[in-house]
Amino acid sequence: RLRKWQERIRTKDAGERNLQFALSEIDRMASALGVPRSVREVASVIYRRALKEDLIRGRSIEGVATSALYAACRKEGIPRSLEEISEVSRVERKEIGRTYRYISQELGLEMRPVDPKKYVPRFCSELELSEEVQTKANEIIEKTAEKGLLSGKSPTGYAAAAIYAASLLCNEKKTQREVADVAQVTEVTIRNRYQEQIEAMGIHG
Amino acid sequence: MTDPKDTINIENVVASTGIGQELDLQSVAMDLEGADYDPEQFPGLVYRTQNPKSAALIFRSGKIVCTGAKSTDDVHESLRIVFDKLRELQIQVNEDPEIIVQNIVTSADLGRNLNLNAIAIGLGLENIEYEPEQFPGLVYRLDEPEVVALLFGSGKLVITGGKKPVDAEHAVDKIVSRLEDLGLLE
DNA sequence: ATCTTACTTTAGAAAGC
DNA sequence: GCTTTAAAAAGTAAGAT
Repeated sequence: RLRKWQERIRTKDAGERNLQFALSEIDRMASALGVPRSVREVASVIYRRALKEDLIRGRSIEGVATSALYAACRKEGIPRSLEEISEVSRVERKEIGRTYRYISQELGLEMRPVDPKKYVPRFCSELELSEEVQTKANEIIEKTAEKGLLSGKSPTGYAAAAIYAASLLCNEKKTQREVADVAQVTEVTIRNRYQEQIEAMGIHG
Repeated sequence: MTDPKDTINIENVVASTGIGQELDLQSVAMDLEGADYDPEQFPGLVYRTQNPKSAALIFRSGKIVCTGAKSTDDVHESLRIVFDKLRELQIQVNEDPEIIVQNIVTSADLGRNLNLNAIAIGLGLENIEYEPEQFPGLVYRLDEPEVVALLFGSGKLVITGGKKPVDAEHAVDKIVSRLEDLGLLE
């Protein structure tokens, strides 16, 4: 009886230690990504819910913590791509994506697809592009997405192409390589999306 | 307009069966030309047929999985070939082993581009999975028939998980009517 | 810059780790 | 959970030319 009691405490302590580890990891990754405190709070709420619903069984604590942070960034409207998230996590991109889809489904997060426009401010500031370019890029995304061009395309590649196009139209040209680097997509992807967007906008460069 | 049902094409059929006899895969691998067997990597021996094209996974228990066939008839034809090959090796094979179709993969075309963002919200975010950063298709699980459909921006789709060819037809009908009700198929 | 190859997702069975 | 098989959809990526 006394032994059972000790076991319970031991289990409770272990669980508590795991939770603390997960939360400190979320904090560490959030700091590395430079996201606001609100995102860390949303991420820890998601993690605790996943823990309560027993979704961690068969998965790594680190994987669930990373996925919770990825989901939190999106929920808060300041998405980080899986590529960016995986750079501050020790879990590989593919696993983060899988775990995210799992907890998202199980917790009924009902996440909306990422809006490419959400990447525009951050990517543009990293490229030191003006407000005018941002506005133009948003306009391109808005109009071409309305025409159905966005279906199935990656939000980062889509945003990158619009930014590249906008930089040309506003005479603040950035090379495809420069934009590709901040968005972490290939030049080929920018080229392909750019071509479609320009066509749909009826523009010629 | 062409009925999307008429664009349905079976791309792959997975079936299981058994010869009712245990096998020594090591010797089968030696005698059967073209057989791939690496027990360290996978417990089944892989044997490919050319006409019709398919791959058979043969296990020590005598159970066999056939995949890659384009129709249920092709599954039977492929397995007939596999059974005969085994008989040539002096292995006893039951007369007419029961062949169970486990999964049918189908492709189809709705003939119209799809706005996957609108469909995701229209069908209900809780019922679908759409993560274009990870995969370009929208994943839609149906209850009746119990299949999974992958919808693409081009209007093409893949239906998998069905056990009968008609499952795909019913699935396409339901998807079309649901999208029409939502006004997303115009 | 374009081509080729390859990987992402879905389902299902098999035997074993 | 993973391993292996095959096949489609379309996007993305990497390496070669």
